[in-house]
Amino acid sequence: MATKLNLDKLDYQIIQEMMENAEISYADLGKKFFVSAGTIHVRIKKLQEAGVVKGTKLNVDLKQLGYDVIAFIGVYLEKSSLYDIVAEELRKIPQIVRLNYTTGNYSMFGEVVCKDITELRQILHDDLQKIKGIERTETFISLDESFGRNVQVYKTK
Amino acid sequence: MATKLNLDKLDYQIIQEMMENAEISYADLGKKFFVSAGTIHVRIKKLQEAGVVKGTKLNVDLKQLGYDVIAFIGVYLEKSSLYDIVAEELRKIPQIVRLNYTTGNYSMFGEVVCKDITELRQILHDDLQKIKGIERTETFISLDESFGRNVQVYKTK
DNA sequence: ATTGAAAGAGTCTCAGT
DNA sequence: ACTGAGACTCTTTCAAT
Repeated sequence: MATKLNLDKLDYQIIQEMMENAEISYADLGKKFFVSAGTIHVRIKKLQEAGVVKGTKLNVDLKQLGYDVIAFIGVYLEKSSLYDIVAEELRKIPQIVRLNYTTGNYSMFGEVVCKDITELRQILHDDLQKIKGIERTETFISLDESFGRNVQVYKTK
Repeated sequence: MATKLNLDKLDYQIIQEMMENAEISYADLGKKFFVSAGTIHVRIKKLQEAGVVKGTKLNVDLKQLGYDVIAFIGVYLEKSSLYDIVAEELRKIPQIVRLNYTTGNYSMFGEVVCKDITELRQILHDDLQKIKGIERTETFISLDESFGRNVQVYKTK
């Protein structure tokens, strides 16, 4: 953990804006928030050094790239102490893009992105069955994403 | 849907690289893949026009911004025809950052990002209880994220 | 801390291949 | 389609406030 954070309104405004659109220029950000491009630069540098801003990611259309199936998988473990071992095995399956250790029904909860249902079935039947320590899994296939958005760190209105 | 896609190795390489790090310069991308910066520029422009590349997003450290609690919520609906109405109500809760319509146990599946457990409890007890059409919900609090990564559109090795 | 201006680096265009 | 060079824009630094 870096030095203590002390973010002001402008910092939050910059983060909020760039979470949606990281390509915006410092000049345009400055115009929007009534400061100079130099000030924006200093703020972003500060946020990067503090580790609040970790980088930028490309936002791609998975459907157009041929990834038609998104599913969530709830995993029941035989013993919760097996978490780390099973997590390492699940990491080897590249279609699993996210894995969380959770409270509640499931010991762990994953998200899978696949080309098609055939690929999903292969993961569920072939790959997951081979992993020792998994008692069973439950799968929820996403039929539609209602919305996906960012956290609100600054309220616009 | 735009005109038919015909992506080659270079396109996939660029996407793979920029999904992790969208800040990399065209010159550096060119060096990495043995083409000129101009070629990279043309490819990225093509990908943007096709809609495959939708933009770039800031990657932030939610913990450092004070968002300590991530949870997943499975929603049981009284009738699945209520999906759209309930989705609109859930959209009004800004801490719900994602909502999917799913097969399986739950009708819909959401992800919540909160400052703390108190805020999560308010959402579960106050906000969700008010929404008509929700039979009940199940919550899975993330104790730890094992990994989070991008889809593999191009295999490096 | 913020600014404005200058230097440096990156993007974008285009003629040539 | 790719390249290299020039024009243009954006980032980065810095002296002044």
